[in-house]
Amino acid sequence: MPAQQEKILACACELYLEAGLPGFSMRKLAKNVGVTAPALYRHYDGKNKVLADVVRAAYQAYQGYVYRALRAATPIERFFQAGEGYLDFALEHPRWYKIMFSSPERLGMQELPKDIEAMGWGVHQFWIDRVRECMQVGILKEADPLRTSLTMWAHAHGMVQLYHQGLFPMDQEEFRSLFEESGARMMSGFATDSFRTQLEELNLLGQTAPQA
Amino acid sequence: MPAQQEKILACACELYLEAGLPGFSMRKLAKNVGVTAPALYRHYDGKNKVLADVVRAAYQAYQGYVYRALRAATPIERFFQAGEGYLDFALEHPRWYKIMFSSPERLGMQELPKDIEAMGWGVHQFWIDRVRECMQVGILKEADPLRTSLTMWAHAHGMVQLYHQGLFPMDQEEFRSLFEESGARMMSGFATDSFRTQLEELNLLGQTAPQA
DNA sequence: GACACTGTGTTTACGGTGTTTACATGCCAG
DNA sequence: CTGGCATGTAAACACCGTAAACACAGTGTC
Repeated sequence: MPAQQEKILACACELYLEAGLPGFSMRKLAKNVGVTAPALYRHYDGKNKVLADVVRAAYQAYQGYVYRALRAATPIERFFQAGEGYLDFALEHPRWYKIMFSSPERLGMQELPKDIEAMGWGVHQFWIDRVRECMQVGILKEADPLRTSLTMWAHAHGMVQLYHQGLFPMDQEEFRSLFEESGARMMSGFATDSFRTQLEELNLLGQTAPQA
Repeated sequence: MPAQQEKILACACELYLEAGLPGFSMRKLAKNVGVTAPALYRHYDGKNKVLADVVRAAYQAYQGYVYRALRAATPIERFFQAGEGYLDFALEHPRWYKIMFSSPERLGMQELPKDIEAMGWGVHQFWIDRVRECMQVGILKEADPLRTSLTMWAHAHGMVQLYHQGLFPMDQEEFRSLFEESGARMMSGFATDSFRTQLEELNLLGQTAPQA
């Protein structure tokens, strides 16, 4: 990747992270780079292509938060550390999280580039692997890891989306514990009996919480 | 609500539904209404206010799909019919679904109007009620209905979002059965033993599905 | 050295956007 | 009839993405 293109991309990421998608324009980007807008077109074939590279950078940032969990020793540690990394990423970089899971329409494209689509599937594949190894060591009940991890991912993604939209009137710390508790509640259906007992001992299932 | 404002809103909904958020402009809206753009400002204080009313209309459409479930006789029927209505709405009107759960930033606002926020909480409250009455008749285990329904809602919302983003390479029918199966899997953790047996008999839990 | 080519920038321009201002028109109450 | 009000218009401003034409510096070749 040529140096000037890299510089443009770096400025583009910075601009997107501080101004969001509606505040992202080629003219502002050009000013940040130190050139005029049409010059950007020497290096990028339009705004969409710049944004596509910002999405790729978002996936890279995501991977930095989640893949470090692979250094843990056991499947269950890898699973929980990855979950923590997922939540950290979603809370510390909401704009990066949002652009990763933006529909093509929102980015002004008809279809996502194939390699970005593949990155989305990669996120899923990672969780399939975590779930599979948890099944192998008897923490989760034997089942289809693909479908089980999909259920878990959808839950986590939905929680984050609803929080980002402002539907939970609470601060980050409260949401964090809500997220963990909700995840544990959901997982109690997939967990083996012995692991479910562990979850209950962590007081994460909230079986005796007050009525709303 | 004055007649002309109503006409503008109707055209705005139509325009949004067929062109999406990026294709929605005050000038196009004005042309559809049969007027020039500045005339819209006599009735609406800017694009944001129009969009806010489109969001309100989206919530109304949502309610039409989900509230009819309240006519069913038993809590369990109300729960499942509401779930079906939720999915129908999400699949038949993806743009309405998307704008309901768009972050304020995407709509060009800093904060959502209070009444729209309240509509979001209303969606949650509806599910709290469904879950509570299922607990009362012994279909779901006794627990905090607020938190239990939140877990369920987040799961449903996450599934829909990931599907809308194109992360599931499948058609609507396949997704529909995936959604139901995933919901049943998640609910198996909240269900009483007798109800879980029912779910298993419906072959919804996919315990013996193939590996990925 | 002269030349052409290539890479990279610029200026200018076109059509689109949200929105404001100033002006016109029609209608209705006093 | 007339003033005021509701409602439209045209013109303008400041942005936006992007295309076309032009400028210039570096490089390789004859």
